[in-house]
Amino acid sequence: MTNDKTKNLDRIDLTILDVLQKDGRISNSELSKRVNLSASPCLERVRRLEQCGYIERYGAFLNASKLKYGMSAFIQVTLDRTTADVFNEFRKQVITIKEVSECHMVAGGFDYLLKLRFENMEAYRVLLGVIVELPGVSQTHTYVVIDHVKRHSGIPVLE
Amino acid sequence: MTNDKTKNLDRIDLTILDVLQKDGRISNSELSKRVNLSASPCLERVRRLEQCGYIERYGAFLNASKLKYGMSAFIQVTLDRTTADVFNEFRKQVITIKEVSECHMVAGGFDYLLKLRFENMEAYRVLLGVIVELPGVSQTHTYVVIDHVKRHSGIPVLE
DNA sequence: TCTGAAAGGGTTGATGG
DNA sequence: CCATCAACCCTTTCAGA
Repeated sequence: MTNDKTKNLDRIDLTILDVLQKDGRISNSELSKRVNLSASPCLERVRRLEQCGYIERYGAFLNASKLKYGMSAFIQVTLDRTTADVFNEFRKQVITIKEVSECHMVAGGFDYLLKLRFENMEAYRVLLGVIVELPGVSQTHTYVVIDHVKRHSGIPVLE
Repeated sequence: MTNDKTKNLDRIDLTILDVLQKDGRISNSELSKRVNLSASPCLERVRRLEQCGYIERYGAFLNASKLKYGMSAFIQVTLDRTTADVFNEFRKQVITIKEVSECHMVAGGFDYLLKLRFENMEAYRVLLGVIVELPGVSQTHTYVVIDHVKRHSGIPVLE
């Protein structure tokens, strides 16, 4: 898996990636029309893009507000000792928290930046209590998201 | 569109959302087997979930590294005057920058948190130059992502 | 709301340009 | 690498329960 025909993407491949990124459930026959190909070679290209790892997976984007996760916040987390043990234990536990949708290790002032999703401030308060108790955590600072100006924009494959 | 049968999600609906979130390209017949339904009512439920807005869209997740967007960073942005004009002009322009994958307005110390994606530090340098010149920007602080501990986790629909 | 059946259309692989 | 074609499977709709 994840073969490396890395440098062989032509304009048609890039268009396929662009279309699938924006409409992951389009039928192969419709996709083939959009890229001016017949169905067979189009499907072959999609399979190749999947197997070479350009397409990691497909997914539905759900409406967070309607599913009780309408609020979000970023939390900066600093650990108290920067040893491998502390980092590993923190990571192992933080990824199991379902409200943590992202966890990035960053350079430039603190150690981790988490993105949280939750229903309301009451849920946030409980959640913050959980995070503060994670192994190694010494400081946190929360930035509640007031407005989503731009969200899950895809990767710009066609310029 | 976006009807409100909001409170009528049963266990089967939630399972459908969970499955589609993790595999957006599953066939309806396979999905119907996973939720112990025949194909017809399963398709009906999916259509209803789409029309009521629980499912916003479908998409392919692409491999950023293979497509020249392997690095990412968060940038805190502070605007110099917090008037509506400045905010609106900043927002209008920032969303047009293709390397800006997310832009969140936040409370708690600065005004906006951007997520950027780019190929290398040279590309970052150019990009930062663009952002600093956006209308109203007075301060920025960058946190380069060193490691993705957890990424695009879905919404927890089944506990 | 579900099941089941049936028509139409999509998927997929073999074949040949 | 492409189009065509044929067999098969899936999608989608419509009775009937």
